[in-house]
Amino acid sequence: MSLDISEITPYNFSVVEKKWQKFWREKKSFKTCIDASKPKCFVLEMFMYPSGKVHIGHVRNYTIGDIIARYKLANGFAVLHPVGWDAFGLPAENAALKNGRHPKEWTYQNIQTMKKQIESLGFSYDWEREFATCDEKYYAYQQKIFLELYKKGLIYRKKSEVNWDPIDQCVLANEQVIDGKGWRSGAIVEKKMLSQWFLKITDFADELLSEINHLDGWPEKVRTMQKNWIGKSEGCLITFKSSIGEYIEVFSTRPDTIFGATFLAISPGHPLAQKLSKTNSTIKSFLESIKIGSTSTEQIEKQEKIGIDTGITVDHPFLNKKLPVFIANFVLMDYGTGAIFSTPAHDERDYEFATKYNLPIIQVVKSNDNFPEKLPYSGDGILENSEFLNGLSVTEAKNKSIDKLCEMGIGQRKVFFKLRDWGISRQRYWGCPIPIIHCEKCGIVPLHENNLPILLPEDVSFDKTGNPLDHHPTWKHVNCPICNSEALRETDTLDTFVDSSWYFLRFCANNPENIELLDSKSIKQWMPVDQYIGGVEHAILHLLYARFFTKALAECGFTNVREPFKNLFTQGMVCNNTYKSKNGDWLFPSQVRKTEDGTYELIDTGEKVTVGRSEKMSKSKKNVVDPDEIISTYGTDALRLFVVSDTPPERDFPWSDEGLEGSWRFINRLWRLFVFAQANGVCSEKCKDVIDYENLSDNIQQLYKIYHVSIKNITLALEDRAMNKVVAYIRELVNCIYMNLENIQNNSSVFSVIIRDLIKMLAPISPHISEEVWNILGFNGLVSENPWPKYDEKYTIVETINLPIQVNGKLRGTIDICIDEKEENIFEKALALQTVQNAIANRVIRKKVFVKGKIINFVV
RNA sequence: GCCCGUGUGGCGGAAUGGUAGACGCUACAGACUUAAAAUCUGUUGUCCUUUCGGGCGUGGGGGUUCGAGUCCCUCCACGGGCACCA
Repeated sequence: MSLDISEITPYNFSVVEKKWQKFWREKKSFKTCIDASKPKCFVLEMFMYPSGKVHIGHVRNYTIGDIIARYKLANGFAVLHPVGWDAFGLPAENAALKNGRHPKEWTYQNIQTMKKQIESLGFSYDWEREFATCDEKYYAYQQKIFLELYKKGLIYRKKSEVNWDPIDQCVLANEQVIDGKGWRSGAIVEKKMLSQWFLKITDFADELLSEINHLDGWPEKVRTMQKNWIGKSEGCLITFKSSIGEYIEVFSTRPDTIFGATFLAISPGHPLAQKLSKTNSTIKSFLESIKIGSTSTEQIEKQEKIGIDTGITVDHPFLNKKLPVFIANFVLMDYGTGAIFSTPAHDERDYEFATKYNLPIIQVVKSNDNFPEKLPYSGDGILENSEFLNGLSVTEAKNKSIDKLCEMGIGQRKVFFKLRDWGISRQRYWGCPIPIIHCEKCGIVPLHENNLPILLPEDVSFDKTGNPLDHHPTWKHVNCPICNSEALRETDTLDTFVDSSWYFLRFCANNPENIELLDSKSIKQWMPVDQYIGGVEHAILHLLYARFFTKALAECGFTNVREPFKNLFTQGMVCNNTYKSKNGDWLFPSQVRKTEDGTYELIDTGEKVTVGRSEKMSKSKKNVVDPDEIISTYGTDALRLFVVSDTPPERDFPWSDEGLEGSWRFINRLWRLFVFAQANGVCSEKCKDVIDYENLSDNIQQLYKIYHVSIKNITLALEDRAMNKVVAYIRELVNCIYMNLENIQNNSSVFSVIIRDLIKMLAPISPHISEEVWNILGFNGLVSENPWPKYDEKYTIVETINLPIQVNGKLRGTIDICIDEKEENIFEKALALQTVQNAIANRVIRKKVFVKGKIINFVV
């Protein structure tokens, strides 16, 4: 039977894709398999904020996750691959303000829309475990967790200076302030004193830091970022006695340089500075002058170093010498003790300050090489001018100086962290209520577990600024559970990052109806997450909080894991070209066309258009594409294939309409191949795994070997998560089959085996077409339920190769040889090449290099 | 300033120290077609050469090696993170 492959009816993706999505949904094909005899694999993509519509970035993120989940399933793992919604948060309230819709309604409506979109992408989720963090059941349990953490002393309330976002009217955590601006609103953050709830993340600073070293399944970049954020520094607290009798405590990581100290500097916020300003008008006006213009963090950083001599001196601990005390603007109050001793010779900031105020600079560390150092010098070296420290290395001197200071009773070893406790209060409605009562008599009263949940009132109004919970007429008025007198509910809600700090534990619950949401047996079965996938923008915020929360919950006995994510994969952003009109407005790519001379113009008017660089797709830059539109034009399979083609998944992905069309063409090329195969007798019954290899024709033998090599390459690439290579190898195999169509169509058993495994390997990426042809060709069950193909190493061994021949390291030709051919024969053949002879040009061969199966090189 | 990361055709990117450019996009050509589209088959780093073949090529410079995109030193460019953290 023969069939012209070009005549085959085009693939009707929209019917096929809908058909299988319906089938998977109705048959619950991807319900989690709770089989203890199988190795488990928890595949999780960072869950979605229901902002309204799915964008291409989501598609890429979830496609990568889905490929891994489906691949693991085919490899015999019990896979947990859940889906959910990070549903509390400000945008819901902003939408409420803007168009008068209730945040709850807005959120659940968005979830519904986006769920439909997600389903149209054919992901292998266990939908039975789906939940949203704004579901009453979820946040009720979160309140229980809050109370447990409170009991454990991991939550406390403190009045402190906080980051206040004037647009969102809300407090932000340090992690949520980026370049002095709110991470969401972009408003310049102000400082404000407020009573706030804090989580004691600093209790875990050491563990959070040291465990990073064991997270070898994480990108190095993210590990470094977390280390820097935690910012551990080891050093010494030193007490100096001042001329007015008071003691000043400073922190230093370089106590070895104490003999080079020439002054002390204290922060303008230091208690001593504050005290002096009350009696000394010069100091007072100095402190006032530096306050001006110091509202934003950015400005502070660029400020010139200035200070004022207090007239006070302190005694040097080892020398009979007085050091002046300055108030200096570059000393921060909220790090260390707010006071430092300054060694200008070995610290850049001290050097700058000392130069400006003509303070002495004494070098006490000499670098190991003999070049004179350019000061300030902060590198390693040998101590000098330092009495008992002379001749020691920096490390030795650090220890010895600290020991000595301790002995004298004025020193103390000390570790400081940059990491601050996590402020979790938010003055907003759409979040998890904090289960606390404020009573005038009894103070802070945590609710009893039996009084949970505290549900959000639905009848709220957003017409006043500030927190709607606070203006609600009745909600906050309660009686104190202890003394029964009138009391007030806490009206702050929890930061949404709390919601996302334990959702993965909730996904573990094998019985989601169970009130005991943190079921330790289920958690033990599934945690940690074997593969977590998400954007690198969460490197610090979410990933650090989630690590901390997991540890805190373990501490409270909820779980047995201390690290939530074993392997982390951070995918790149989807980027697209940007276009701007003459007057600087962004333009949609659809408004622009390329002209013959390679420039771009507006389709409507022909006006010239500036092409910007490729940037992350965003609505504001108008360089977005709509997944729904693409799915209806090219199909989900083509889209899924495209977003993992060409570019390694960890890198930014350049969108191109041509590339997408190429993927669509490939899906059709596959379809034609499958239909052709069916017409030529390919079917389930013809698949025999024992092939009479020796009696195959040369062409078929070659194809059969390529097929084994393909399985090997594709499998290894998938293990490496190099989806772009997976696609390349699949295309290579398909190209080879196409080239051998005439030969292979007469051998339906080999053809069947190759087609069967091609479908299996395609299935994780483009599952719909795979499922369809699997069904058409009569294979058993679903392709996703079938095991991953295996390759036989013996067919991947190369027997004959095209051996490159070099002369002096330059390629001069190749010879076809059998891999086991004798060395002397190979040399003979190589030397017989005219090109090799020309290159040797009668010179003497000084050396012959032969690497079996690799190369020959003649050195002349 | 400090710490990471990345530099390969017109573009996205392949390449255990061993034939640089797999696979794709773009472009061009041929076949099919009345024609176009689609499809199938080629070509596509660059320069010299009718051919055979040869020169130059992985950001720049140096080094190790029979042999370097890959290893070492150094410089440059771009991207990201942190940034008076004592």
